Parts: sequence; structure tokens; C-alpha cells
Amino acid sequence: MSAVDSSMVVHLPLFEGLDTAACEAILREAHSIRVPKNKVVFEQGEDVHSFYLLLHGHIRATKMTPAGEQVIVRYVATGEIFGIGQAIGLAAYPATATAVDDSVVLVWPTTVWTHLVADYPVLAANTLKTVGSRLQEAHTRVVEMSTQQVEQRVAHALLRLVNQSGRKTAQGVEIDFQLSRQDIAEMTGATVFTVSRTLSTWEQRGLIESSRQRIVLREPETLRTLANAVPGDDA
Amino acid sequence: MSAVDSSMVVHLPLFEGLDTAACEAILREAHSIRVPKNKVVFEQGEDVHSFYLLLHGHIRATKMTPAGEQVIVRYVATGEIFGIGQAIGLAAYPATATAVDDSVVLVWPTTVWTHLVADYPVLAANTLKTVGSRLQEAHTRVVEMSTQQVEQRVAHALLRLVNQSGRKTAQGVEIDFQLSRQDIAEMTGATVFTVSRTLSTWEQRGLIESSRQRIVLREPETLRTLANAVPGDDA
DNA sequence: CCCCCACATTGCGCCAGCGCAAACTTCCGC
DNA sequence: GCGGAAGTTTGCGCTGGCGCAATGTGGGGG
Repeated sequence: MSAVDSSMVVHLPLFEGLDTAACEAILREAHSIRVPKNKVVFEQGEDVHSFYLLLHGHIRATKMTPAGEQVIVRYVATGEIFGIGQAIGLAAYPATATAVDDSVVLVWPTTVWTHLVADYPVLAANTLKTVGSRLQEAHTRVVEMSTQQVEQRVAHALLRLVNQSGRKTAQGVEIDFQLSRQDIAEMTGATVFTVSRTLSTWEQRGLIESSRQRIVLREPETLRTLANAVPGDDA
Repeated sequence: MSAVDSSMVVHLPLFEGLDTAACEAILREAHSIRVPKNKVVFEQGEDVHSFYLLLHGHIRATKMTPAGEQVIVRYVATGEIFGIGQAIGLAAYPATATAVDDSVVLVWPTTVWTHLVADYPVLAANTLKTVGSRLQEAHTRVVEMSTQQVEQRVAHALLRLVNQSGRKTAQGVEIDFQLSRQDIAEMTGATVFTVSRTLSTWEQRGLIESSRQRIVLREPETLRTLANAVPGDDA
């Protein structure tokens, strides 16, 4: 569809080890689509049909439990791949992907992707690295959920988002997409109420500044200390 | 070191798509080692130096938190690969691997493995599939930890272990390695006490049969129902 | 064979965080 | 600019599960 300049993407992890020519060949096989805010890219359970690369915007990956509760598995940042079910041999998407912002996404149909991986084996290697680091991240989260209190988990969640999608402002670092208390709750396994209380306390202490769907970390370092604090250790 | 018959391993996911000859070539590059019970194969933080395949026994992968709490990330079953840090581009092992049983392990030094992956690209593809399914598993666990109560998490943990390493007996399905209450606690993010109470209740109800480090599921189906039950739904 | 130690159980007190209801605020569409 | 919906806050009661201490118990090494 629309043309994508290879200079925008060659530096991404996915294309590491590929020259500009190869990169362009691969891009020619993709089409880019605009995904308006709140639009679903693919749904949990849907047959795997495409492989995606986020060019612009933010995507949220969520899983719905049988009991109907939603959990946010991950926020996809610009430059990251997602919907990689086929690369890891899945028939159906294990989660739902929704645009948080108006976003732009590169799409490769699975059949095309299969050929590309055959032609450029380094794509598989790069994907493996990405999946590996996500596995790391997921394990870290399991450890967090196992050992930490809600306050620390919320701190970690915000710090992760800021590292991924932080924007420096006069007051501190701002998370540059809309993020509700509910979203934070779904990332941390807490309730909206507890999250709200936690943020209120932090705001009173001057650690953060927040309004509806918007959060600015004024003292990320203090927050980091808080995140790694040992529960019964407030000396 | 000792000879490993390729017929023992050709059917494993790691070797899918490889013929017997290739398989044998790959095996020739490995050496097998015996790991006695409780011996550590590699430690969290240690430089990545090898790639492993478990031939016999059971391995436990644990992560230690800065606060000194241990979390069991995974039990490795016979035929599975582990210590795959290098495949996903890590410099240091993210977890500690300990033998739960006397075990036998195939070892490839990373340098050798790099060559093998270059010669047999399908190895990378197979590894990607494995890592992918582990990512799935980890995400499932995050969802569990976010939404379920301890009782349900324990039920899930036991069912997973039984699927992986269950042995049918007269009374039901037995988990065929030593598993303490502490171990279950570290898998589920609960305390030994709560786990003990939960198992006691189940034993009274006839769902399980347990003694020191040993657990038999008498009614896995009932347990499965329990695992998927909605918390406030005891009609 | 026996002793000891590691594992397991149980009781009790306590609190982090949930659930719910109600009030408040900000944004958006008409 | 007004009304409603969506998001947020706060109070209050309650409870699942933790922390600790004390007491069983079974199995392996000397």
C-alpha cells in the first residue's frame, strides 16, 4: 500500500544483520495500514493470518480469562513486532491486540512471511531474540506477582512504561499515551481502587503528577527505590 | 562422552525435521553428563557457556529475588531443552538450574551450538517454537497470578506437573518426583502454610493423597473443575 | 535400629487489599 | 453550553492469606 522508507526500519532489531536491499525487498511484501484508536487489530482466538510490525502509535495486548476478567499482557511500543503467533507455531492468536492511539502498522500475511523467513533466515534468528526477551520479561513479571505487594508492582509497571514510551517534560517523564487506573490495575493484578489510592499517596508525596488517563513521573528514581524495597523494611 | 543412541532423541521437538544422519552429527558434538540429585547445573548470573537437553530425570529452574525470595520458574521434563540463554542472546543465565532427581543431561558448548545452528537452521526454528510455547505458558501464569486465588493456582500447578511428569498408579496419577509444600509455594506465590492447609482440605475430600514430598491426584477432573472455578461462585 | 533433622501441620492474630456504594470530576457529543 | 457517560476518588466493612510459634511425623544416615 503506502510506501515505507527502509531508512525508518533498518535499525530495528527485526532487521538486524540485513542490508538495505534485503530490507527493501522485505518491506515490499508488506502493506501498511492505519489503525484508529480503540480499533482491534486481531482478536484472541482468531485464526493466525498475519505478522505485524508497529510503525507508529501504541498497541495493547490483552487476554480475557474464562471468568471474563481482562489482563493486559503487554504494551507494544513503536518498532516492535507483535502478532507473532505463526512464528511460534500457533493456530490462533492467544491475545487481543487493540490500538491505544491512532497507529500505523506493517502487515505481512503468514504465507508471505513463511517465504521471507525461508529467504532470510536471519529474520527467524531476530524473532527468536525478541521472543526470548519477552520470555524474560514475562518471567520477571511472574516473580514480581509472586513476591511483591501491589504498591511495588504498580511502581514497576509505571517505570516499565516510562522506559518504553516516556516523553520528557518540564515536570518529569510522562507516559505518552492514555492510561487509565483500570489499565494499571489490569497490568498489576490489583483493583482500580487500590491503584487509585496508591497513586493518590504518591501524588501527595510529590512523586508523580496525574490527571485523567495521564501520568507524569516527577521522581522516577524515588519510585525505583520504592519498587525494589523489601516489604517489611521501612526503616 | 558416553554414546547416546539417536533413536532416543530423533522424535523430540528439537530435532523435528532432521533426518537420522543429521541428528547423529549433532549428537556427536554433545557430551552427556550425569547430574546427581540436588546438584546445580548452572547458576543465575553465571556466564552463558552451554546449551542443554534433559535426557533423563528432572530439573528445576529457579529465580532468586533481590530480597532473597526464591521463585520456581519452571520444571524441566525429560526431552526438553533448557539453559537456552545463548539462543536468545543473553550473556548470563537468568535462573538457576538444579537437578531434582539424579539426571542425565546432554551438553553443547555455546561455540559448538553456534556452528550447529548455522549448519542446521531448522534447529533455530525448533528452538523458536519451544521458546514461543514457554512464552505462552508464562503469560498464562501471569494471568493466573493476576486473577486467581491461591487454591486455584495450586490446583493449576499440580495439574501442570501431572501432565508433564505424571505416572499412573492404582490410586490415581502421581507426580513422579519429590515435591515439597515449599516447592508448591514457590511455584504459586503462596506460603507453605496456605499450601499445606489447601492440600489437607483436598485430602480430606478424597481429591488427593499425599505424604512427605509425594502427591497423588485421585480425582484430577474434580481438581480441574476447581482450578477453573470462578471465585465467588460456590453454588 | 534409633535418633535427629528436615518437612509438615495447626492455631491464632493481624492486615493488605478487595468489594461495594456513593460522590465527585472531566471530557465529549449534541 | 449543557447533559450524560466515563473515569476517579473515598469511606467502610470484610476476608483471604500471611506471619509466627509450637507441635507433629517420617525417613535416611550413622
